[in-house]
Amino acid sequence: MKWADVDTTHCGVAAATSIVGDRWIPLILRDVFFGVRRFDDLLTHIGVSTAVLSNRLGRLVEHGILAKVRYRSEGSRHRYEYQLTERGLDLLLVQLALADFGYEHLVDADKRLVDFVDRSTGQRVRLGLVREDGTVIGADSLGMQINEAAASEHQM
Amino acid sequence: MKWADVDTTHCGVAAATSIVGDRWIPLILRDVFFGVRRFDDLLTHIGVSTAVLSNRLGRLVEHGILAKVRYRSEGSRHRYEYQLTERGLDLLLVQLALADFGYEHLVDADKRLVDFVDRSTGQRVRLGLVREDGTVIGADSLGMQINEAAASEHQM
DNA sequence: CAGTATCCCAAGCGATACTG
DNA sequence: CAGTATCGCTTGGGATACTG
Repeated sequence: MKWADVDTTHCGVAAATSIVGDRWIPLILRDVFFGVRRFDDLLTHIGVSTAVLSNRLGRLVEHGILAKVRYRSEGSRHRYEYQLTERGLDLLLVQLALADFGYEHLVDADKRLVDFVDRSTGQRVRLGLVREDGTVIGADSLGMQINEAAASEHQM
Repeated sequence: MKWADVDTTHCGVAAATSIVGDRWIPLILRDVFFGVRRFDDLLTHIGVSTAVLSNRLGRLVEHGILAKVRYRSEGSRHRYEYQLTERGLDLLLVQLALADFGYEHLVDADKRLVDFVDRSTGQRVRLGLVREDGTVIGADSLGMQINEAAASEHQM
C-alpha cells in the first residue's frame, strides 16, 4: 500500500499539528520549559497580545499540556502559573527538534542562545534516532512501515 | 541570567517555527517524506487548495528544504516533483517528534498508521536524547544552558 | 496581576476559473 | 499536469479599554 492511498484522518502528525501547528504555541511552550510561567511574563517576553496569549493558554490547558495552578509565595498575595503536565513534557522533543533545526540552519552559530545538556555530566545533547536496543542510527537509515489494518479501516 | 531576560530575536525555535509553524507545512513534508512528491498527488491526498499548496511549496523551495525537479519517465512527457534537500532531511526529526507525540497522546494506539523503523534491521525506532559519546539519556536528565554572550549581544 | 471584551483591519483560505 | 489569478468569506490578531 502506498502512502498516497492512506486515509490520514487519524494521522499522528496531523493530530499533533492541530495543536502545535501554530506560530505562537511553540514560543509559549519554549518559555514555559525555560521557567517563564506567569501570564504577564509570557506576555512581555514573547511579545504577543493578551487576547492571543489567553486563547493559546486556554487551548493548551484544555488539551492537558499545561496546568493552571494557583499558588501563594511568602507574604505576597496569590498568583497563577502554568505548569507543564507529564503530557506537556513529552512535547519537549518537538521543541528540541525545532531548536536543533533552527540553530543548525537558520541562526548564526555564534548567536546560539541556548545549549541543551545532560544535567549530570554537562555534555551537549542532541536529538537522535534510537533503536529499541538503545543504539543510535542516522537519518538516512530511517524507513517507515504502513500499518495496513489501521490505514484501510476507514476506507471505502 | 534568566530566560525571561533573553532577547529572542535570534531564537532557534522561533526561527524554525517561522517556517514550520503552520498547519499545512508539516503535512506536506510528511507526504514528501513518504513518497508523495507531485503537485496533484499532494493536492488530493492532503486536501488543501491549489493556492495554499502552491504558496507553501514555494516557501519550502525558497528556504532550501525542497527542490523542484523536472524529470521525464519512459515514454511520457515531463513532470515536476519536489525532492527533499539535505536540509529538508534534517526536518525529519521534527516530523518524527510530532508523530511520536500524536500517536502517544492523541490518536488511538490501534489506529496508528505508520511505524518508523531502522531500514537495515527492521527494528522500531524512536526519538531520543543523545549525548556526544552516543549514549542516550531520559528527558528528566535534560538541562539547558543560556549562552550569555549571544543572549546579551543585542540587548540595550 | 490575570485576564475578558470589543473594535477593526489584515491575512488566510476554499471555490472557481483560467493558462501553458 | 502544474500551476496562477481572482473573489468573497472567515479567521487571526494588534490596540485599547475594562474587571476581579
